[in-house]
This record gives sequence, structure tokens and C-alpha cells, in this order.
Amino acid sequence: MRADARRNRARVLEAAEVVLARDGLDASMREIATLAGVGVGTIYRQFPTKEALYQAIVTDRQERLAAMAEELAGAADAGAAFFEFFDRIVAHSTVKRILVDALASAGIDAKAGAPDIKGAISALLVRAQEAGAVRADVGMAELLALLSAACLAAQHNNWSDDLRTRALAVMFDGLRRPTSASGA
Amino acid sequence: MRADARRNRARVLEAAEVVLARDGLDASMREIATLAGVGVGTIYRQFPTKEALYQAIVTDRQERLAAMAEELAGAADAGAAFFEFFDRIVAHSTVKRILVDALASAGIDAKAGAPDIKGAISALLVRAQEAGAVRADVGMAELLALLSAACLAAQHNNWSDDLRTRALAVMFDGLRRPTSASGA
DNA sequence: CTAGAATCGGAATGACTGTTCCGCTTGGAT
DNA sequence: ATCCAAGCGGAACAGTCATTCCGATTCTAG
Repeated sequence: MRADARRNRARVLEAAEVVLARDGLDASMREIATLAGVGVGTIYRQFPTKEALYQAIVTDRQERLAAMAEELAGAADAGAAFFEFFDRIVAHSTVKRILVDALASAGIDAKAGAPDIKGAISALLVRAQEAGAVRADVGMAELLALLSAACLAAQHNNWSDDLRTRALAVMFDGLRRPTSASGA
Repeated sequence: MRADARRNRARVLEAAEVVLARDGLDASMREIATLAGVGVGTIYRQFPTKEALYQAIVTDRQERLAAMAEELAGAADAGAAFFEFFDRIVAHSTVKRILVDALASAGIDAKAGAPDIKGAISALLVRAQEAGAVRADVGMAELLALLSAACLAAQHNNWSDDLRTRALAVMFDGLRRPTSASGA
């Protein structure tokens, strides 16, 4: 692979991440190419299709996400680690539209080839539950549902840091204690 | 207004609701026209632009939403009314993509001309708080954030009835009691 | 029943999109 | 310094889409 090709590949990925973060899947290849300072043909040399480019970025994000989860899994305070992971992901998703889709797809259909995010998150959850910081009757399904919900809303409605903190505080309280009052 | 014009207007609205619910804003006018059994020109006679058609449906939904909130506001058990309202909206949003946008826009920027949904929801909240069913330290901002989050996720990830019930149960528990454990 | 205005259908328009193609440029091995 | 394949840019293509327009149709007042 020639030196300039590698350089262009990096530029394209960088530009694509910016544009996709802003416009989501509706981003146009032309705009990505312009921002990257290359022709559209150059993008297609590296990524056969728009979905492939999208997939490449998502995969990259998923790897970083899994790394973060694994890192936090080793923390001393399992409860704090769990809630911090949750908060950090939501905070990031305000800016990164793609992350949301990545998370959603990870939660709904564990895509082939995706790194083991679910495993890492599950470990965080189990440890927090063993430490008594999270109620025992929630599973991965509920957790991913809530996480995805928070990310989607944070991104869609541009949550401020303050609103995010307050909204998550309510969710976190719900995650701490099991039902006691009568349901609705 | 001619009789056939009125009939076509109704058909268009009905078809648009179906198609927009399925495809969101990406729905095409051609498809709506076909389903309604009219030509695209007929749509444009009634609605100057795609956004206007969209707006008409959203407004209609908002009105029904507000009506539901007001109806529940008179219920005997304020707590039950509050949680039922929340659940019903989320349940509907699984099917209706537009409702989500309507809610989001109502929560973020109270659009001019929109019926007083916020007022109705606020009344439900206050009454539930006075009844002791909802913690006193949540406001409309947090409530709308959580509601919008649940709707977005339910729609985006096609929550099953079961998952919705379980995920909302966690949120509801969070809405019931104020923080006691240390935060994250 | 008839005239004529309101309304209709759907082809045409113009502005987008993702993707392909090919003549030109350039890296890097010799 | 020379060469040529790998790589490049961006015009061209084929497909969308929302929106416009006008000849044909249909309603309704008289």
C-alpha cells in the first residue's frame, strides 16, 4: 500500500467521523470527500460502499467502547464503575450520532464481528450487583434498553450536561432499588 | 370546498399517517399519494409542502395527546394516572414514529400553535407529587427527558410489550423515591 | 342538462444522491 | 533519471426525491 494511499485513508476516516457525527446516515459522500480534501473516487478505492465506510467507523467505536468497559471492570468500586460507564457513554452520544446506532445495533442484534461489548457491559453489571449497588432483578435487556434510551434522547434532544446529570440520576435511583410501591 | 376535495383530504391524511408512521420523515410523497389512491398533485392542492403535511399530522396527534393527559388528570388515583399516561405514550410510540418527534419537539421547543401538552403533563406530575406517588425533586425538564428517551428507544429498537414494561418499571422506581445512596 | 370553475392525475422539472469510470498524476523500485 | 502500476480527481450516470404545471375530468350552481 502506497504512502499517499494510507495518508488519504486516515483523512477520509477522520472527515467521515466528523460529518457522520453531524448528519448521521444522511451525510453525503461528496461532503465527506470535500472535507477530507480528496475526490469521491478516492473514498471508493478504500471503502466499496457508503455502508462499508459507516461500518468501519462503527466498528472502531465499538472497540473503544469495549475497551472502556473492560478498563472500568477492574475498578475497585464496582458500583461507581457501573454508573460512571453509563454516564460516560451517554455524555459521548450527545456529540456522536453514530455511537447511538452502534449501541442500538449492539443491543438489538449482536452483529457478527462486533467486539464483545455485551460481555464487557454484562461484567460491569454483575459486579455492581454483587457489590449491592444495583438491584438484582435487572438484566442485560433492561440495562441496554435504558442505556440506548438515554443515548438516543441525549443525542436527539441535545441534552445539556446539567439535564443529563439530573435525568440519569432518576434512572440510577431506579436501578438501585427494587420495586416496593405498587406498580402502575 | 367541493365534496370530492374534502374526501380526498381525509384519504391523504389517513394514508400519510400510515406511511409516515412506518418510514418517518424519509417517506415519499409518491408513496403517500399511491396509498391514498390520488395523484401527487392532489396532495399539493391541500398541503403546500411536505413539511406542512407532516405538521398537520403532528398537530393532530398533539391534540389527542393533550386530550388524553387532561382526561387522566381528573382520575381519582393521581399516582396511577401519572404512570399510566407515561406507559401509554411509550406504548403508542412503538408504532408511531411521528409521535416521538412531536413529543421531542414539544419538550425541547414548545412550538407555536401547539396545544398545551406541557400544561396537561405538568398537571399530572404535580398531582402525582402531591399524592406522594412521585418524588418532589423532579421537574418537567427531567420528566420530558425521560419520557422522550423511552419513546425514542421504544420506537428505534422496537421494544416488545414485555421489555417496555420491565424497562419502564425501573424508570418508575427512580421516579418514586429520591436519592439516598451516594451518586456516581 | 349544461356551462364553467374547481379539482384531478401524473408527466416533466430540477436538485439532489451513491456509485462508476477513465484520463491524468505520482510514488518508489530500478 | 526512468518507468509504470497504483492511486487520484471529479465529470458522468442512473436513480432518487419534492415540487410544478397543465390538459383532462368531475362536481355543482343555474
